[in-house]
Amino acid sequence: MPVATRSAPQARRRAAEIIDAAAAVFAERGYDGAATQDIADVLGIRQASLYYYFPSKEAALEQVCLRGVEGFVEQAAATAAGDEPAPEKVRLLILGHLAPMRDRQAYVRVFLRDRHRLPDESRRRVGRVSRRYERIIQGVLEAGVRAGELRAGLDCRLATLALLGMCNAAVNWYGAAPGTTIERIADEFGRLVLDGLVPRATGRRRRG
Amino acid sequence: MPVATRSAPQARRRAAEIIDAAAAVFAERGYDGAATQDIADVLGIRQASLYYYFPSKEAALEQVCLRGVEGFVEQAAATAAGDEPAPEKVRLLILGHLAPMRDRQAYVRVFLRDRHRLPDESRRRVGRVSRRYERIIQGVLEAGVRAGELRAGLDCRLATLALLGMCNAAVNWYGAAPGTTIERIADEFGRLVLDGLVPRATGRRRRG
DNA sequence: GGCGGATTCTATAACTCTATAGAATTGTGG
DNA sequence: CCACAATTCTATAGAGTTATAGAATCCGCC
Repeated sequence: MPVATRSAPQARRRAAEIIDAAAAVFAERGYDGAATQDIADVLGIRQASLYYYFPSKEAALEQVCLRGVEGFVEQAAATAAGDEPAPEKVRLLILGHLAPMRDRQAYVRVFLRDRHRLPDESRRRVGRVSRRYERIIQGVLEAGVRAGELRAGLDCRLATLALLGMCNAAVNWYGAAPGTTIERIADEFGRLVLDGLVPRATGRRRRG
Repeated sequence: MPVATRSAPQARRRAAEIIDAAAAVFAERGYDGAATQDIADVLGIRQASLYYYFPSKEAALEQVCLRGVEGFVEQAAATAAGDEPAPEKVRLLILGHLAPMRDRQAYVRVFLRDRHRLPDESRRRVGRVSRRYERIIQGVLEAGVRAGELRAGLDCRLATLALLGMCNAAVNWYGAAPGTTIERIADEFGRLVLDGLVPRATGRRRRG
């Protein structure tokens, strides 16, 4: 029977503020380049006070990274399980991958850049999640090729890596060019990857 | 008239070894995560001895980053100035971008990951070089669209960022999958970006 | 209005890291 | 074989960082 002063929801909100600040600072300076002092400065509290919320800087990184990967696998699995044609699935995968960069850019950025600095066990854990995510995407491509909906002879492994690299890079410049929404980027990336740069023959024979 | 003990070429070779070691360590641990001690360990010398070769850790980063950008602009400019059709130019740009990842992977990786940690002046300098590089690539795409060799309505800015993101990501996994040569990757990436994932109509009408 | 847990603070130990000073060593050309 | 510059070493100053200990403050609730 806690005679709690602040309500549990308020406490959770405060904890989220702390991790938000950590994510912002890690995203800006990189995990190793950031000092816990920098996080405290953002929050206007003392450096030592942070340790009420996490037991170590590494633990803070872990929390940030966990929110950074959150949802990717679920979203991709749902898309893969759908019954749309493969090209549409690819469009959905791209949008699903880019959306978190709008909603929690700092978290995703830290995950992509600094997950290697995680302590061994959690690094292996997020490694497994990442690999699962990649396999889902690759699976969509492979099924598409088998169904004749995607180009025969495609190297699905390299295509998966290309797709992810293309999308992940957006975390570095999204927000810099205002007016470029995630939907717009997803749409353009989808056309790029599906249709290619070379014009399609529009009815008769193919270009030379 | 120096009564030099080691010859000038030998001295230059040694200096290159030092920077090689710095590049390798920075690539492995990240600039902020790496200690000068780690570089010394690779070389089998004492940490303080490094300061005979560079005046500060930042200066070492600068040397590494300079070799990391080296050649990109020149290669791209030469390709852009050629008289091949735009699709072929895109293939050449991709290959030209990937090749340094084979020949000096550590340098390129450090440049891509840690150039933000450079002191202000040199950061702005490499920033200008990067922007020039991007403009050259974007220029090739724009010219291709104007010539009707690339799809009309293409967002050349986003396509440039997509292309670079896709290629840059390779620095993170190239070498992990043995047997995947740079030429192979460049070829596959070229096909992906030019032809797209969706099969081309082979003679008659387009697929539904 | 004051009890008691939640939250933040002060102070500092312990460690790590960069960089400098100056001594020691190395190895080649004369 | 030795003089002397090039190279590496020892030793350490000095700054910055993480994390702990324990005191102080805050604030909803009885």
